[in-house]
Amino acid sequence: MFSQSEENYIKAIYHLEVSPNKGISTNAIAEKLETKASSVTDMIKKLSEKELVAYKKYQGVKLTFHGRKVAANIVRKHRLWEVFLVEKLNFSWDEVHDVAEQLEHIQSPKLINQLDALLGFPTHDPHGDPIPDKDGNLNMIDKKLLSTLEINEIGLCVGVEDSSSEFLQYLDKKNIELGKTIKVIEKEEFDNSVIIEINQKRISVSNKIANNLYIKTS
Amino acid sequence: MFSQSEENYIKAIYHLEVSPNKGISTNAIAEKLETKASSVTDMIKKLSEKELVAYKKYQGVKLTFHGRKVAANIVRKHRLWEVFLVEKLNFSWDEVHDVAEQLEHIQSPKLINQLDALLGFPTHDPHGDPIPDKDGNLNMIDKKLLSTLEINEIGLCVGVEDSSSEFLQYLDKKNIELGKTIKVIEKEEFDNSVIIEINQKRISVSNKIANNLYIKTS
DNA sequence: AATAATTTTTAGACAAGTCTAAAAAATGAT
DNA sequence: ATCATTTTTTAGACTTGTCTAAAAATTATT
Ligand SMILES: [Mn+2]
Ligand SMILES: [Mn+2]
Ligand SMILES: [Mn+2]
Ligand SMILES: [Mn+2]
Repeated sequence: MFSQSEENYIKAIYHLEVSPNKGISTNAIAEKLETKASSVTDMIKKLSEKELVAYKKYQGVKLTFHGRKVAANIVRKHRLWEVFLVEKLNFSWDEVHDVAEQLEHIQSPKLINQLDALLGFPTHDPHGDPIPDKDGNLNMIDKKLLSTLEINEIGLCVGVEDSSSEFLQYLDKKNIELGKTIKVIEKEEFDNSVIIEINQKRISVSNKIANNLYIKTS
Repeated sequence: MFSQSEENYIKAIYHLEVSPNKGISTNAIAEKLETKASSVTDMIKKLSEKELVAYKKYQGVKLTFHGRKVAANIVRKHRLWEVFLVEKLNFSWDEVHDVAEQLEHIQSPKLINQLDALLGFPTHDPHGDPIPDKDGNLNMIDKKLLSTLEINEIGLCVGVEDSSSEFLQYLDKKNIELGKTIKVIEKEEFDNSVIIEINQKRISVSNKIANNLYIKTS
């Protein structure tokens, strides 16, 4: 249907569209895909030709309805594969992304439907990100960054903003896992670090951590 | 490591090398990959450059030791994925090949090792073909085509020569499955069809079937 | 051994995807 | 409003993998 490159571009644009706002800039796409702006312009023209994006010179780019469906399906596959790798093949959450980046391009509706069933129709991937359904709908849960919580607020770890190996391994080392309960004990004005209670212990986490960990307050 | 195209060529040559015999002809590769002879010549030069094949103009091509290892690993991945699709995702044996053709190109040694473990270290794929181990060794079982059996010989269905959907679905319809016992009752000289006993019933199978079904006689 | 048929290679072209360098447009600062 | 900076697009080139048509080499036939 679409080439691997085309799919990667579509997905990048999808992830850059936080709300149905302005067009996405050529540079933003280039940065996300670690490519050059000129290459992005070239590809955008092709995607526009195929009506996956709406594009007017110098005005950035937006996904069409169809483009958004295509993107959601790629994201669906990516996240289902990540769940598979963790649940069935004993990968840890910091190892799955690169492999999923390849697996997301496999074309077989039956494969992905059966995988979904094998995994028990999961709603979120190992990093807490929602898995789009067959129609591309995803149910966002209401979560906030740890850094935005008030003192004494209690919540559940439900996701990460940064999915880099380094960050995930750091969380592992600190025994911070999705599903665990966190309470904010103290917020340090000086460096914006936060003292939290988790695993019946009090630990201090830097602002960088607090800015990349999502909490669901009930 | 290698491109998808390069991998497909290497695998095709591997499959065409029945015994360590003559070099494989350009035309044979072209036919197997449904491409043109000129394209094959081009690619062969690249593979030769990378020392995956030994090539002398007009003399055909042979895998090097290294090339054979690379090929066996691709075949290993292909067959393990086929087992996965059948055992874990409820695919039937006639549906797996095309998806495996894509999955075989995923690069991740951990993925394939864990998959192997999840499946219980299978030795054969759903069509009865042996799965190479990590070093590329495969244990061939001693099997013969049904058409070569004598009257009253008894054996186990262990593989198919032709893996086309059409043939596999035909076997399904006739209730012929790998693992079942077959006895040759009669061989018809006229059209080379064979009357066999399977599932406690006697049925006649055409020469075309008998030439594509492998039997292991104990 | 000479000629005919077949196979293989070469030459030249094309599409996809990428890059660098330069031109054009948009944005920001005085 | 003018000039400077940044962003985006264009122009031209390169790589990979493919193709068609023609040339060269091999193999088969008389
Ligand atoms: Mn991911
Ligand atoms: Mn990808
Ligand atoms: Mn197969
Ligand atoms: Mn393949």
